[in-house]
Amino acid sequence: MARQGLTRPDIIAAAIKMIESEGLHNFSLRELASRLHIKAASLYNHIRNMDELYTEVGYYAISELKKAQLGAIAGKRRGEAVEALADAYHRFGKERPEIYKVILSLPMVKNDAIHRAGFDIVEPIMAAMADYHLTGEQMMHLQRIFRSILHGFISQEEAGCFRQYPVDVGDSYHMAVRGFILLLENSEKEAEA
Amino acid sequence: MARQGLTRPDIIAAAIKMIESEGLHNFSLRELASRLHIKAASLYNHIRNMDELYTEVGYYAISELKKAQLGAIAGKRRGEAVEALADAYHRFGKERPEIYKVILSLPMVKNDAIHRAGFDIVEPIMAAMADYHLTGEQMMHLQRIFRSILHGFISQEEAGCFRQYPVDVGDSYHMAVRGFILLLENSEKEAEA
DNA sequence: ACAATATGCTAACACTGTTAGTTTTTCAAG
DNA sequence: CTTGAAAAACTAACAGTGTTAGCATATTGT
Repeated sequence: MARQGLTRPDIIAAAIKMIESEGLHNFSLRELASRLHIKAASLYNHIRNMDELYTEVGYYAISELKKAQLGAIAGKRRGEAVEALADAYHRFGKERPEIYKVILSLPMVKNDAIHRAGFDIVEPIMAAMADYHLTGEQMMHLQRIFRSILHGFISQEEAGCFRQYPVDVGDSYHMAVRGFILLLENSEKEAEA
Repeated sequence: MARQGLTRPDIIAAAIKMIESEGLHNFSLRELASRLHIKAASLYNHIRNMDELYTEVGYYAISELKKAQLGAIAGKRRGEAVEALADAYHRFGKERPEIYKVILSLPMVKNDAIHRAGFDIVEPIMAAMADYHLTGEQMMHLQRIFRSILHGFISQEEAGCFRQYPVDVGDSYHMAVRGFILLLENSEKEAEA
């Protein structure tokens, strides 16, 4: 068969495309190979296994999310920056739900590189909080809390857990973010006291 | 083969046991059948398919979680009740992580009964907030926010996302809960104004 | 006692990820 | 140029998955 010279990045790009269009649930190596006009076994010339491929897709997803967040907070400070970051995060989760899910399934595989990638998630959050006068310890806690709110909200919204009541989901989200800003201001006072 | 007269509840109970001991990831119908001294195909005399079995396990998990939460807030009021509920939720997620995961994967399957079960999750939260003077609309928003914090925190902790910094994860959790209580008190003031 | 129902079986299908071993193409070095 | 190594693809197979169809047998109700 006339070979087409596929490379590792080609496979990763195709995997991303397939996951986004067909859903993470319907992803399979055989179908991916078929789309590349290749047999499934041939994929193993470029990737070690499926987990590694997922991990690679996850790196892409994290970098995309980071880019969106940093772009959103550019030139903004304090509450404005925090709200912009939250909005960007929310938009990413809603517009690219399948890719977002890959990030979540990522840390299952214990890996050093993933640990490093974790900082790419934290970095924009730290940047958004930078203009608050907080201790290092406070920032570590608050960063976890903010991530919990963002991720918890989006994953439950995505799963359809918020359809029970007739109040707007976007309003709930903004109320949550404003609540976090309240906590930021409160922590600031505690730090100064 | 001498039949043993298995019933649907038997299968569900065995599935719960297997998921808790072997992990949701390692669950399979063939292994489940083997533990019941039965062939996999025979399971289909009692359940329609695997999704239905997961759903049934999910109902059990939700009722267990609800029981733990209601027990925790019994006789407590306001902030004390909210903290007790959060602790119970956290304990459930840490002590029974596999069963907890089933709850999360539940709403993927669109189903009326699941929609009803959703209220079993909301009920204890509403009860814990009952002594705050809030409008109905506020409670709907705040219940979503509280669930986001609880779920977001536990799922990220479970996934190992909180190992990046040397501050105690339990401290972060309590800070998050106290932050939510702050938002509750703030909302109360807004409602009275 | 007989019919109906419930419980179980075997065999098979269509998938999945993955490995081993083999062929073919490409490309670089002598 | 040719030769040899590396890269990219193949076929065939294995062990596993959920699921269905069709058949056998045991229990239960009439």
